[in-house]
Amino acid sequence: MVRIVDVAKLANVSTATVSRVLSNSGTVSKETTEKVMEAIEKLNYQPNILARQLRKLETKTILVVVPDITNTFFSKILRGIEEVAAKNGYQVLLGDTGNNLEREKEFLNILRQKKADGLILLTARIDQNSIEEIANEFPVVLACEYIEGSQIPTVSIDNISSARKATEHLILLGHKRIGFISGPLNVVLSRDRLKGFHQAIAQHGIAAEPYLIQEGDFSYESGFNLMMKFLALEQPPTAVFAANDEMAIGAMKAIKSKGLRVPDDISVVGFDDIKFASIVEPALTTIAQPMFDIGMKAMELLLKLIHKDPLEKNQYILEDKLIIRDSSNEYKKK
Amino acid sequence: MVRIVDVAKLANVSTATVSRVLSNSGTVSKETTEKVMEAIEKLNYQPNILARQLRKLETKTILVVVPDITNTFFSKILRGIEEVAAKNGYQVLLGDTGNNLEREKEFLNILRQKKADGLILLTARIDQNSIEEIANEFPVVLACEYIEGSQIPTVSIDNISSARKATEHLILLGHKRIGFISGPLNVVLSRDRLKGFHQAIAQHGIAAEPYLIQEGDFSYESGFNLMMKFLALEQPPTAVFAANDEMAIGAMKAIKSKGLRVPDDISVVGFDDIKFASIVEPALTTIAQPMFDIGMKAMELLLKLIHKDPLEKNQYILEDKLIIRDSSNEYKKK
DNA sequence: GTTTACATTGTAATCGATTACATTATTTTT
DNA sequence: AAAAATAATGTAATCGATTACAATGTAAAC
Repeated sequence: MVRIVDVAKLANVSTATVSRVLSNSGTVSKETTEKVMEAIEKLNYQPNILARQLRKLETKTILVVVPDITNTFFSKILRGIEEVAAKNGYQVLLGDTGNNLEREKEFLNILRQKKADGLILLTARIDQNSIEEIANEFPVVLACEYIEGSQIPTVSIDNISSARKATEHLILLGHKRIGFISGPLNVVLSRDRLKGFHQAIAQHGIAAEPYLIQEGDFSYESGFNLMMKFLALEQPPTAVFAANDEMAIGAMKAIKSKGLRVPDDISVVGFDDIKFASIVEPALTTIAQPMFDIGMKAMELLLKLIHKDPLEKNQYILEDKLIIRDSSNEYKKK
Repeated sequence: MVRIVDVAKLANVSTATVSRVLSNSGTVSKETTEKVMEAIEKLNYQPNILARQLRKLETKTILVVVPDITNTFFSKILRGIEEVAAKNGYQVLLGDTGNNLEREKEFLNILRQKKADGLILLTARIDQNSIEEIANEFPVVLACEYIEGSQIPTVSIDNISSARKATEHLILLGHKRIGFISGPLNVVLSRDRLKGFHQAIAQHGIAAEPYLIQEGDFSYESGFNLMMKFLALEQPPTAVFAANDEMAIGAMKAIKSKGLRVPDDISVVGFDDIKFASIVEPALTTIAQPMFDIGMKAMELLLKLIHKDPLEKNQYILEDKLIIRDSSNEYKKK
C-alpha cells in the first residue's frame, strides 16, 4: 500500500504539496507539480479513501432505500440515480428492504453513523416520525412516495390526476362498471390512485360500489386473485383499472383463464409502463412514469441538499402519460 | 455529533473502555458496562463509521458490478447477495455499468482506493488482465460469468450441459431444424451455450447449418429481429432455442406477428426463467437458474476470501433445471 | 538596497475510533 | 501476610489524508 508519504519522499516535497497537487489547489508551481505527478505514476499511488473520508467528514456515497430491487420500476429509477451519481463522483449504497420494515429502519443508521452523505427513499412505509427526524438532520429526498404535510424534497408524478385520467379513459370508452385494484392502502400513493379513481367516477355520475374496489399488494398474484374475485360477482366489471402493471397483468391472466377476452369482454388498464407492459398480449394500456427522469431529478435534488444549495421548491411533479395500447376497448352492451 | 470522548466523560471512564464495551471485548466489568451503556443511551451516541473504517482498515462494504440492474435476472442475484451481506453486517455498493466497459473499469478503482473490502463481478467483459490483476490483490468472486483458466472463485451453472439439455429437449420432441439465438460471443457463457447447442445436435447426427445460428445481444429486440430473419429463410426452423428468456420472448413475438403459432408451428425455448417466462403466453419452456442461490453463494465465498478462510474449491456449479411449459411441443410434419 | 505584497511550500494539528502496552485493582495461591 | 496471577482500566500511539497557519522564496514597489 503506497501512502502519500512515500510519494512525498520520492518527489522530495511535503505531503501537503502532494495533496495540493491531487486537489488541483492552484498553489503549486508547474515544476513541482510535474515532479509530484511523476512520483505518483511511478509508485502507482492510489489515495486511501478511508483517510480522506474521515478528514473531510464526507463519503461521496449516497444510500438508496428500495422496497424491491427485482421490480423493474424501481431498478429503472435506480439507473437514473446512478447516472447522476457517477457523473458527480458519487457511489450508490443499495438499501434493498425486500419490503421489510425492520430492515428499512436499520438502513437509516447508515446515515447516523456517517457512512453515507445522503439518502433517497423509494419507499416511505415506516412511521412518519422516523423519516422526518432523519430528514431534519441529514439530506433526504423522497422519490415516488411522499409524506403528507412534509417539507422533505420529493419527486413524483401526480398520482391523483394520473389515476383520474386512466379511469376517465375507461369511462369515455363507455364503461360504467369499473373495478379498481388498489395497492396497499397504508401507502400514500395507493390512496392517491384510489382518490383519482373516485374523482373520475364521481365526475361522471357513476356510483362507487364498494365490492368493485379491492386492495392488492402490487404483485402479479394479488392482481390475479382479486380479478378472480371480481369475476365471481353476479355482474363482473366490464373494465378494470389496476394500480400497477404487475397487478394488471395478473388481472388479464385471470380474465383469460376464465375463457373471456381482453379487451372485448373486459378492458384492463395498468399503471407504470414497465417493460413487459408492451410485450404482454394484448399490450397493456397504462400510465407511463418517467422512471429514469425521476431517478435523475432525485439525485440532482439530493446533491443540492448535500452541498447546501438552495432548492427552488420542495415538490417536483414530473409528467406522466396515458399510453393507450390494446388492452382497453369500447364497452359493448350484451 | 456526539463523539466517544463525550460518552467517556459522562460515564467517567476512558474512551478505550467505551470502545471495549461497544465491541463486547469481555474485559469490562458488568458495573462499568452498565454505566457506559447508560451514557451511550442518554447521549444517543452513534459511532462515526469513518473513523472506525480508517483505524481498522476495513469498510464492511462490498462492491457488486452488474451489467444491467433493470434485468431481473441480475437483480435477483443481487437480492441473494444483499441477504447474506446484511446478515453479516455488510453493505452493498452498486456498480451498475449499463453495459459500459469504461465504467466497469472505473469501478475497480473502488477496491484500489480501499472503499470496499471485496468485489462480486456479475460481468467479466473487460480484459482478462485487468480482472486477474485486481483479483490478485483484492477479494474477488465471479458470479455467472467465468474466465477460462482462471483461479478466481466462481459461482455459476454449467452452461454447456444446460444448453445441451435444452436443445435435446427439442430434439426429443422430433425437431431436426433448430435455430439458435446466442448471446454476444465475446462473453464466455454465450460461447458455452453455443457449445452445448452444438454438442446436442452433433450427438443426434444433426448438421450444424450456419444460417440457423445467429448472434443476439440478450435483448428482447434482438430476439425479435433475429427470429424475423429465421422466418425469412426458405425453410425456417421448426424450433428455436434462445440463449436467454428476453430473446426467446422476442422470438415468440416475431413468430406470432407472422401469423404463426407457438408451439404448434414453431417451438421456443429460453434460458434463465425470469419472472415473465411463466406469465407470457404461451408460458415459456426454459432453463431455470437459481439466481438467489447464486447470489448467496457468491457472497458466502467473498466473505471467506475477506476473512482469509480457506476455500474448499474455486468453482461452484449450482444446479439448473429444465422447466417445460407451453412454448415447446412435438414437431409436426407438414 | 529596503520594504511590501504575493506565491509557494512545510510543519504539525486534525478527523474520531481502536488497540498495544502500561498501570492499577482484585483475586487466588503460597 | 506476601507473592503471584488475573481482571480491569488508562495512556498514548495509530490509521493516512487534509488543511490552518507558519515559514520561506520571489517579484514588485519605493
